[in-house]
Amino acid sequence: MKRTSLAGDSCPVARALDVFGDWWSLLIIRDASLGRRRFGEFQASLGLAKNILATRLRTLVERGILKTVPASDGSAYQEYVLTPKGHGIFPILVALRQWTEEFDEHPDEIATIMVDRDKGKPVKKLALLSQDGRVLGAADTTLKLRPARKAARRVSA
Amino acid sequence: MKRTSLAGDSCPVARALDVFGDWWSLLIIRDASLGRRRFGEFQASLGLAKNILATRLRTLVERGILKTVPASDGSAYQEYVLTPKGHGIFPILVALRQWTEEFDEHPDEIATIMVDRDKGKPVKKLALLSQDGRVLGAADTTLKLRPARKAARRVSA
DNA sequence: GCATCGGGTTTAATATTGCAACCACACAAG
DNA sequence: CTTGTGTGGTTGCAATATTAAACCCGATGC
Repeated sequence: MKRTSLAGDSCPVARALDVFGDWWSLLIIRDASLGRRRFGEFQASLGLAKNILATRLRTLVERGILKTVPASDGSAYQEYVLTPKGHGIFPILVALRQWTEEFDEHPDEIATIMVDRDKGKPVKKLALLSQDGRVLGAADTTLKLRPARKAARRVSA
Repeated sequence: MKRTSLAGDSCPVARALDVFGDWWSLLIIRDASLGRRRFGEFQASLGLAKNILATRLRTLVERGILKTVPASDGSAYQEYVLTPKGHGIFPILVALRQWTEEFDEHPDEIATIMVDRDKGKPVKKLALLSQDGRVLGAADTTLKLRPARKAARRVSA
């Protein structure tokens, strides 16, 4: 079955999904961005099998999303923290959150809202802006071929 | 294996992933937002097995992301188009795209850039703003419990 | 009416997930 | 120093999902 890899795809969406598009990775990253760092914390929070957590953490480290730091509090164990590349995923988490807030069938089951830490007020919706500041919807955008210096493998959009 | 469902989770990120967080759904949605509508178009573009495409399309329809429209051009076949709920996923696709643009190891393999349809200029990066217009990073936000009218099932973040 | 195409379903092989049991090490107590 | 316990995994096996390939069937096409 071989879980067809998207790594060589030329579509940036596919490339991102290839890195953390599986069932658990984004949840691990979410937890990490909430400050969880220890194997046990992730396991307790997510309720996933330990072997799966172990492999997910390993591949996220390999891919530069997480890094292990040798200690933190006294004990000589290691912890997992986000790299800059991992922190860069934050907008994606926000986008997912906001989609649920807007479209979920049972919004009453959503436990938390994201607020501005200073003021404690809800954040605004992510908006896509053009260079001159207009708000863009999907229909207002197009894809253009990159000036491209090297060939890319697959040519889907 | 049973692919533990996240449907009852109280975290909005998990709830979103429960709907379209599997290996193919987001790519199908991406294709749909690029205007692909026919089974064969998706299959050719994604190169996935037809049975999987069939089940994915079916569940995406069930979940209100896609709907089938009876025709379009002459033939009496059906097509798949995004619902408003499906169009709402667009910012997530943009976020994924921008993450790859910023952090991918081989940016030269990225084929396309997203531009403003009017001016043809690249769009700006998605920004998270506070009510008073400041740009917020992950560290500038917190989660707050919702005023909550009904209980939610699990209490992870 | 015969072939072909689009749009799937069925089948069998293979890979991944999940659970539970097991293991190794660190640290603490006796 | 020997036992005990918690953390952080690894290993095996059964359950399930993915995949490719073969098959199906109603619409077109000719």
